[in-house]
Amino acid sequence: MSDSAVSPAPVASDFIRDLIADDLAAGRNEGWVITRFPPEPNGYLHIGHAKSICLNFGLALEHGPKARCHLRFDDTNPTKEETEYVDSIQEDVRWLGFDWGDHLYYASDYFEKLYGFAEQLIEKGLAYVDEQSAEAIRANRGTLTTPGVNSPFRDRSVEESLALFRKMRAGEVAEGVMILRAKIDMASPNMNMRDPVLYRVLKATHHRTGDAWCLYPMYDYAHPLSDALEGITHSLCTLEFEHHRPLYEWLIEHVDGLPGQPYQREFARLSLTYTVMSKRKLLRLVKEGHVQGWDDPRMPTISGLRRRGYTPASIRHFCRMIGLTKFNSLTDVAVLEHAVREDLNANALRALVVLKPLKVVIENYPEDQVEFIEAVNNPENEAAGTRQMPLSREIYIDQDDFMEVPPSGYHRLKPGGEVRLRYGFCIRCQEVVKDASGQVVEVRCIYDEATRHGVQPEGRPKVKGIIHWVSARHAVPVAVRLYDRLFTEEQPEMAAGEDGDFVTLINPGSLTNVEGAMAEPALAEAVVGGHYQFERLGYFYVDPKDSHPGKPVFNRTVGLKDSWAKVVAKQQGAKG
RNA sequence: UACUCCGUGGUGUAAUGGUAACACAGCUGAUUUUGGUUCAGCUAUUCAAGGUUCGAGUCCUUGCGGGGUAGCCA
Repeated sequence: MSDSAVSPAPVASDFIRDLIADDLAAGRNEGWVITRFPPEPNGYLHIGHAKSICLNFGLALEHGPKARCHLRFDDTNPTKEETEYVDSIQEDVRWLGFDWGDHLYYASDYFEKLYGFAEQLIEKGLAYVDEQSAEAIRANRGTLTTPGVNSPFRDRSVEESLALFRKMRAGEVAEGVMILRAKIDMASPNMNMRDPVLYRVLKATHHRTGDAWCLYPMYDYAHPLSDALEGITHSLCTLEFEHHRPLYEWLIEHVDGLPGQPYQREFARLSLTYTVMSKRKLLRLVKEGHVQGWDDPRMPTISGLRRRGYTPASIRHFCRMIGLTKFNSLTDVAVLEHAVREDLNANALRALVVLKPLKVVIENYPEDQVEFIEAVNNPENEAAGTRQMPLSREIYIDQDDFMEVPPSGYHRLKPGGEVRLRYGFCIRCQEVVKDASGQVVEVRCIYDEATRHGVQPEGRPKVKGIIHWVSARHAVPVAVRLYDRLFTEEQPEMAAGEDGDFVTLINPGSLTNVEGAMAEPALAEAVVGGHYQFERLGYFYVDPKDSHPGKPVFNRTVGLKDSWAKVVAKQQGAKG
């Protein structure tokens, strides 16, 4: 369907693209544009990462052939990283439709080179081994309003630092006893320039290098140098790294022998209404069982959106719609929903499914008769063709489509009222059958032969309501899950406040398991990964994990726009 | 009460010194065998005050508001 690779559709410009255009115009980097997407493999990717992925890989596509985008795992902290995450990240980037070709890298591939650069800095008198405790370092760093104090080890000799640094590498130094720091300026107004830590000792097993190292570079040190080693021209990251830029530039300037001269620019990360985006919070939702995993369809993770039924094209389109700036914005999730509706409206096959069945007996329809009715597979795409749907004397309609005492403006079935069965004829309600408790259990109707196959006899008043249905005898039971927003508040973190807890704001109705839904027979053969529009209900996706042959489970991706629901809500609001 | 980045409709973006545009959301109405889709229409003197200029959303100054920063995380 729409899962094909990215088309080189024109992208509106933004401050990053303008910058790159300037670089190209000035003949910098010999006309090359080389970007990278550098996740730490410590969690699953989310829609915010998709923004960065679309930017970095998009740039490479836009500037080909002298352009490319690397996938680099920023794996400099072995205590947090796992192979599981490495795998899922690759799967997600690929699923989004992007390809890094041969350019898959790991910061850990550069550990040896990075170590050499560190010795170089020590030899130049630009780095030193500090033996202060972590507490002392923190205390001596000063505060936002007061300058820091030089370490007593700051002016030790090059030889001494070098010897100590080698001991650190050799595993002769315990964690927390010594670190390597850059010698910059303890009085800098920028905290990151107050002799930042470059290396620390970590006696941990790394997911790739195992126990080969016990000395690990910090992000601030490894990132710019990794960029330079790969020949990255444009290092694009989010706003919280703004203050790291001077350090990035300091390293690029002071380390000799770098093959490239990258520069860093920052853009605002994505925030979406009614969800949380930080890895820490998403991890908590998973760990505490508020959701059923990283790929729970309510999660804003790529894997969650995929399982919800979002398409790669819709996510790419969304990323194009939201733009790129340095403004800390909050994007309405309705934009995301619009993107997927647009895609699915054009591409999803239609089907008739009754969520909460109410039996309707068509009294003047012969007992044993079955007829087949032609239904359009996709009104937006004639090539999708048509199908035959069985119709018989007893059918199911949705409980929402019948009301004994309807509000004004209600177009659906009511006592004495008439509706058209989608693709079929009109039926009129003759009688309502109730059980002992007064619950409506069956509706008895008669059909009008003159309206068969959509015929609208001249002079006959037009029926406003058209409802979906399935033949009771032919329908197949299917499992359906309806999803709503995960939180009740637009900004859960903010609404919870300083002392509050965002998990208390989880929407109790975020998941509804629908029991007893009945589908038109063709849906028994729905295959995993298929997208459908259940007419009048929304877009649904065949769940890849819980579906079995002949027993599909459908996840609702998003509902259809529902202007009648708005009217009802307004009426109820008016009543108080 | 440090440094730094950012303030354009309800929301997100565009306008690169020259008539404030687009999308989403909302509200009308038309079309429609999905209360869907589609189509048409409606909703802003750009945070404020000064300044530069023939002309400022855009440049300058100040103020106000918001974000970020004191990990041996990334």
